[in-house]
Amino acid sequence: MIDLKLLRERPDEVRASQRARGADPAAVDAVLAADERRRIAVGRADTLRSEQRQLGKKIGRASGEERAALLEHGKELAAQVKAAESEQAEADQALVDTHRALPNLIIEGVPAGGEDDYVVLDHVGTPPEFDFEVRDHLDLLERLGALDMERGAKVSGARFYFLTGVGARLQLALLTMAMNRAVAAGFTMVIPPVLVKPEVMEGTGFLGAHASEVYRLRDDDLFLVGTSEVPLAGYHAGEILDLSGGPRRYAGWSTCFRREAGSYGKDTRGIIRVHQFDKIEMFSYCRPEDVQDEHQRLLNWERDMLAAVEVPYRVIDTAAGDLGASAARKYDCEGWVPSQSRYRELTSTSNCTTFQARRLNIRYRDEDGRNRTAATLNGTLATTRWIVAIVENHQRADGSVVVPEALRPLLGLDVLKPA
RNA sequence: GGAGGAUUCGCCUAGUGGCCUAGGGCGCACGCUUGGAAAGCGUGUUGGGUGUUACAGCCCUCGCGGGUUCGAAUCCCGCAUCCUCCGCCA
Repeated sequence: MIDLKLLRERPDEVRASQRARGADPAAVDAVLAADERRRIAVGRADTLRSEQRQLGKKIGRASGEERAALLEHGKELAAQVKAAESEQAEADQALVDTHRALPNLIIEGVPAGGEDDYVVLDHVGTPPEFDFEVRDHLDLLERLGALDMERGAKVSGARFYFLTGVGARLQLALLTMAMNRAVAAGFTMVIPPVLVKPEVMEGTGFLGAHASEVYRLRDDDLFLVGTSEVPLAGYHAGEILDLSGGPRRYAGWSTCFRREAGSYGKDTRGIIRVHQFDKIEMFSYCRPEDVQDEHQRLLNWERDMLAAVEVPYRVIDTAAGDLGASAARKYDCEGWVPSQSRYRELTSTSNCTTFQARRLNIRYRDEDGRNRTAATLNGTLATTRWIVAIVENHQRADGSVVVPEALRPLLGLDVLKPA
């Protein structure tokens, strides 16, 4: 949720943000109207309750006829209070509904427009030239005995797979390297629950436009997370943090589940787009004034990881219309995929400013002892999809794959060879 | 899955329909005192809403949601969490 005070004071900025996202600027006015209605309702109910309490005191002391008259008045007042409270409750709900529906205010400089309106900020590395026919990751991994899609489909359906042998070992090495780096940078390692309650899923903003992406267990009223961002954001929900020592940083290791509804026919080969994968996710809680610097730091840690696996990549500043509801700005690092001759998303780091924390009621105490809403950010350090870029970029004519230097000690192999 | 118990301001605790519109202790903060400190004394110390230039004021908050009542921490109903016991179980 956007800060209501900001919304009242600078509605034009929020309307402009809505336009940049391709969303309706009138949503702003709906919130303002609901806010006005609520404040009037609260004022009325407060006044009536105050009268009722005064009267209650009198009745306690009164006796005889006076008491009977007061009791009569008390009944009237009770009815009025009840009516005023129900109006207050309705007005509250109406405000919450319109307020929650409004996506985060974008940061100045974020490109306007949709999916294709991103701005490329940087290119790192050069796509490799091959003097042989390039194999795609599925071909390579199957030859290596690293991936079994057919049995994945047999056991669980389309977009499921088994990582086997060196495939499983490669993923473990990759995620371990990511986690080791995170821990070295001061992150607290976390293995979170991957089933969460509705209020946590809702609080992180995933039940809005992307609700159909989320697996839901109706019998138990739980959701499977699509990223450990969800439990890591919920981790400090309702708390008041001490951020005087700088940002609180967590690195989550978890399996992620996505329904991939509406992506029929896209990326059906291999493990680029799957229902279940593993990920190391950075999550940071910080003061709002530090949030843009922190976003750059998360981006830099992602870039360090990409450098370590020796994959060429570019960095894009995602356009407003392609941001999630919670994000105010998002940078993606896209790795080169030789078989497709294009860049594909490998990391994504979002600055959620205070939007997510306000929904989840995460605060911190500032220097003056005031409780203020914290800011949250998240970013990817490694995922199963990275295996695609690693094996394709490091393949050789015979179908073997050279293991990037940094992964060798963790994997215990220099080259992956077909069986 | 079943039975019982618990949930009050950071911690401990008082509390059985109107002197609780929540008291006390610990801790913490500030002040007085002191050469300095301890002790002592005094003041403050949940979170939120509304309101104000800022205060003040007012309202809500005793795990959560309903109900009874002029009035609920207190009575009634439902739920959650934790603990104990029984059953089942990788």
